[in-house]
Amino acid sequence: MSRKKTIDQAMLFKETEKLIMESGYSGFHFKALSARLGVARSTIYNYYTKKEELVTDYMVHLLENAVAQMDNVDQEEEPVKELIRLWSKYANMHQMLQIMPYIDKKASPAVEENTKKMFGLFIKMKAKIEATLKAGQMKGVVRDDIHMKTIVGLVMSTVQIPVHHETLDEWVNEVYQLLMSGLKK
Amino acid sequence: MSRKKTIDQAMLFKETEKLIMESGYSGFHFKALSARLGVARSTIYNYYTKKEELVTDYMVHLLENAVAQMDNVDQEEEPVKELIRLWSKYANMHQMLQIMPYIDKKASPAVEENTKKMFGLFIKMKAKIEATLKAGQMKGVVRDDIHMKTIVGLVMSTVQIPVHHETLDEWVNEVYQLLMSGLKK
Amino acid sequence: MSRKKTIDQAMLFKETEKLIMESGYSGFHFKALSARLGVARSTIYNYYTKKEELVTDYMVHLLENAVAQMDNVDQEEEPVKELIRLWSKYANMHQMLQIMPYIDKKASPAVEENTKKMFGLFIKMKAKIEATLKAGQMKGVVRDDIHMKTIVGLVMSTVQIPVHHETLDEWVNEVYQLLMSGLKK
Amino acid sequence: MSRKKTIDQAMLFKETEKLIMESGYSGFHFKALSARLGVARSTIYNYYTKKEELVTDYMVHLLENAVAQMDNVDQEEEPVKELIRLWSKYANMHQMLQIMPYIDKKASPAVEENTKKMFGLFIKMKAKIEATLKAGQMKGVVRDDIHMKTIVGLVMSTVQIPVHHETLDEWVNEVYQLLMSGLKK
DNA sequence: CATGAATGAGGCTTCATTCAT
DNA sequence: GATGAATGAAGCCTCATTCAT
Repeated sequence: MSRKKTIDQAMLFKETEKLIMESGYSGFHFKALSARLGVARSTIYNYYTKKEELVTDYMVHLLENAVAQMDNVDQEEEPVKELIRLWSKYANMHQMLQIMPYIDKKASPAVEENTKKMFGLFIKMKAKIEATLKAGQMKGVVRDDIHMKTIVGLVMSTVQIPVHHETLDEWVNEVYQLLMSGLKK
Repeated sequence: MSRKKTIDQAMLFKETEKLIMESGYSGFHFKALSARLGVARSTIYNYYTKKEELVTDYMVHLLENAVAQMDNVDQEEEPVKELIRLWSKYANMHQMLQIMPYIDKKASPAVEENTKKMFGLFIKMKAKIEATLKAGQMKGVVRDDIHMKTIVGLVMSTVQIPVHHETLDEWVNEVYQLLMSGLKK
Repeated sequence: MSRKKTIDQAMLFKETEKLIMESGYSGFHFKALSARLGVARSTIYNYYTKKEELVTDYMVHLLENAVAQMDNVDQEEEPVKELIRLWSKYANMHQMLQIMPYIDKKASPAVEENTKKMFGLFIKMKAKIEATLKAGQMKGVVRDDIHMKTIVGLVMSTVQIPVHHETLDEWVNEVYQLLMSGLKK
Repeated sequence: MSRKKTIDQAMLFKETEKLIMESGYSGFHFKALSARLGVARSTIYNYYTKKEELVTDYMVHLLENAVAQMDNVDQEEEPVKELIRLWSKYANMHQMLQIMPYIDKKASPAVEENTKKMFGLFIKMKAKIEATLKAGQMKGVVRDDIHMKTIVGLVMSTVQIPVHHETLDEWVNEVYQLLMSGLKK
């Protein structure tokens, strides 16, 4: 009744994420990954023949989820707040995106395609954020005297704010307030 | 006496920064570095025997400069704005700091010491930012109903906002306004 | 399942010994070793990740065998003679021990442990020789007017005497006689 | 009145010997040597353009001295004892000779010549020892029922016996006695 | 499919040696 | 002569990847 020495994509993705989060892209090897999965290194090659493929596949998957969720933001009462909440939930995604520049996009056609997909998804995501903010401007809730790109930039950068709060909701509330009314007293 | 030097520390630092900015820490090798400097790989070893030493030396240098400049922030009329300006100027520093986790701190005693120094400088820097914001609270210009850490976090995260402006000053102005009065109309 | 092994530890040990005997420790590289084994250099790293580990592993193995054999010396009629025979059989071991000072003991924990083991085995071996000689003294066959350490030293140094004899037995006989009754006519 | 940053051959030889004794041949570098001499590494190249030349020059020098001293052994009352004493005095020489196999004899013509010289001197030395022992046989003091080579071998191997004695003379006496009358009671 | 075995490519470092001043 | 600077050769090691079973 030996434990199945087999792996599925869910596990692959989970461990990929964990490994990259902990060790960065340079610390992400099939060696380390296989160790965590408890399989032989070569086994992973039955699923992915390029480590870039695995990574980019995972990232596409991540982005797709995020974009899907953002589609529902506008149904909420305070869309911007909801955006912040969602965004923070995908803090790992943000980190993952930072490793993009170091991935060899030419590694394989699949990687190239994934890269394009990601680029598209990222654009979509930004557009979504922008749309939400624009809607805010229409309703007169968001200022329009500042370049939209700057506003989007600030909103997106909030993901970096460390969480020293009891709950994520608390963090969201504080950041939202700060973001909306500014530092000024 | 001896032959003329073809490289010096200033060049080393400059190319180190450029290389890391372009290729990240995993793309930072003495091989690549020497190619850019137009010297043999082993030549660099006459200056630094560990790549970690070069990198951390550079980072210490960077942080020291930044901290030194921050000391003058309070003499300005709008210290927070000045902070933003300064902070943005050191956007590269911010990126450099992100590679810290991937540096082998035990590589050599010199590296260990540099790491400690950097940690100290970073603390100092955060303290400086906090002090500036606290002074703002005293003067009644900065709100005090939000955790200081969150405020500091937001200020520090602005470094990530991309610059799509004509001049840096424009960027600073926009970000400053946005930061101070918030998104709300 | 997997490919057939082309090398095993026995081969590794054999070639390690030969290489060190012929080229000394400074001539012992995985490069040279792999050439002799007819495999790629990196292949050896699948067995030993540090050359020090391979060498010390081999030396421990050698010493263990030698010590084990010495345990039976006393059952022989002329234990001292048997000692000489055995000792000479391990002439390579003697040479191997001479490289000890040049091995980086801190190369890895495994190396450190091996070093300790070897030290212990060496002590044991010396003690064994001493015990055999002491037994000789008890039986009145070995003189006791000279420091034991000097006697042990002389016995151990015989390993250096070159063999210009037809057979090893001849060598053993001559050396034994010489050792026992001295140069004097 | 700055200290002359100059070196002479005596210093070169002295430090060469010390360095090899402490670190073996693999630990003998011009880098380490120059550090000990307090000069630049390249300075040594004004004296010796090949490290093998320096080492073999030193060894020739050492052997020449030893051989010269052995020439006087026969004038002593107990020539064999004198031989032991002398031999022990040149324990370092013995160690130096052991590194011979690892020296690249083809490094330069000078090295090749030195190697030949050393070989000749070594032969001479062995012959000297043999002659002394033969003279002993003539006088009926040294046995002649054992191959001369074995006897010479034993005498030469005594250099390995560690010195745990108060004085060198004590060591010489013990070893001499042991050597002459053997282990037997 | 899973795997152990083998390997090449690439990065790290040290050191002997040469060169220009 | 003495020296600092530059360099190539050589050794160390890790990891992605391929292959045979």
